[in-house]
Amino acid sequence: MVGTRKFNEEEILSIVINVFRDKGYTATTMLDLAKETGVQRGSLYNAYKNKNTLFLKAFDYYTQQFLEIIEKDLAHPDAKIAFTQLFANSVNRLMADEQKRGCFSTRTIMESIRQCPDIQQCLSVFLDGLQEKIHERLMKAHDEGEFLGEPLRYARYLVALTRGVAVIEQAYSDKEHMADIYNTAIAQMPFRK
Amino acid sequence: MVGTRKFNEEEILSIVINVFRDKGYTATTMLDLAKETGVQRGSLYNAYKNKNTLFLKAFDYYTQQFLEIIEKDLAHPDAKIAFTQLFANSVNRLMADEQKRGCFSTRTIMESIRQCPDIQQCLSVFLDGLQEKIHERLMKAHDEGEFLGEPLRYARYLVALTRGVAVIEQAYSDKEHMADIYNTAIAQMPFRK
DNA sequence: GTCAATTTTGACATAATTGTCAAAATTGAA
DNA sequence: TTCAATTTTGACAATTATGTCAAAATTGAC
Repeated sequence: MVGTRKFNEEEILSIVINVFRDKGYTATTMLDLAKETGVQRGSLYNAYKNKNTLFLKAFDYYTQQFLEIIEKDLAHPDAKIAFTQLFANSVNRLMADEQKRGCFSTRTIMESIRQCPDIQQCLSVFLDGLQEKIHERLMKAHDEGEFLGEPLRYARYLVALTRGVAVIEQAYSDKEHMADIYNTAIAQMPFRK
Repeated sequence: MVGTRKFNEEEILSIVINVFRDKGYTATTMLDLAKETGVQRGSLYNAYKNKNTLFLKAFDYYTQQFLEIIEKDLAHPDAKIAFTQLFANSVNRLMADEQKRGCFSTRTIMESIRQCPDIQQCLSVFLDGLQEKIHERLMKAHDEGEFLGEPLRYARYLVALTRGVAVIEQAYSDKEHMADIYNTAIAQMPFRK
């Protein structure tokens, strides 16, 4: 390959994700992305065609990383501990961002650009992926007799709850408040006593 | 008063709310608002100073109407039925909008413009108001022995859950999916058997 | 070292949004 | 009916964003 790209793609995508998380899809301009990444606007257009395509690439990258993390969080052999861990880590990740940019997927879903089927598509991949990871873990627990509820219904319910906590984070950014919500939820769930 | 306003304020605010719900705060332009309301752009600037002030006025109006509705939904004397009703109505209201504009407050929270303390402020009023209505109903139920959980913790939890369902609605716009989440939640709650 | 493919760069025209302002129109009150 | 306060209207300048393009720079392969 001659005329090779100067920038490192993964590095750029990580920065791009944070800019979109910060300002939202619509409010983010190619100029913002150029400034933050250090890649000139023209180069971004050349490499990614336009904002929409760049966003899709960045979001796919985000989904992939996110699902890997979820899987690790849920890996604990004790189901109740696995979910407790997932939620605690989830809260910690949200709080770790000093700029309080919030949950990228939830932000994008709510901004949701109904005119963009390709964005809807990548959001579905994200949510279905999350639900599937949770569903798998609940089925395993169910098979082992550790969990007594219906795995699919609870997977849906928990996906919704995590989205709700992401909303609460943006409104209050209060760690205890979020932890309290998850504790209330966990305490109710039909784990084997 | 001489030189009286031609337009009806409540009518305009209702339309304004729907435009903001549709496009989000940032993406909505004064031109959009002028087109939809039929009030000229210059008149809107004259009457409301700018987009921010107009938004705040519209959101306050929305909050007021919303809280009145919640109170009615929760009025049923049987607590479990009251909440079942609240959730069912909540789903129906979201689905009633053929344009799928989504939950106005949740959309605004996630767009959340951290640079705008006045918008954060009106969002707090909204969420605190919602939590308080739920809290009051749960305390009543608790006092009557119908509800065995801690009212405040459950109020927080339910506010989060409703926000989560609002996110799910934008992603899937599937009535059964939403109903299923609420049913799973209700079934777990510590109402008296 | 040369070449050719590719990326980078800066400039450009187009389009959209903002906030302001002065002139015109409206209307309640005297 | 007149008047003065207020709103409405359309136009304006300033700012910002978009997408495109041609020239310059870069670099892997030969």
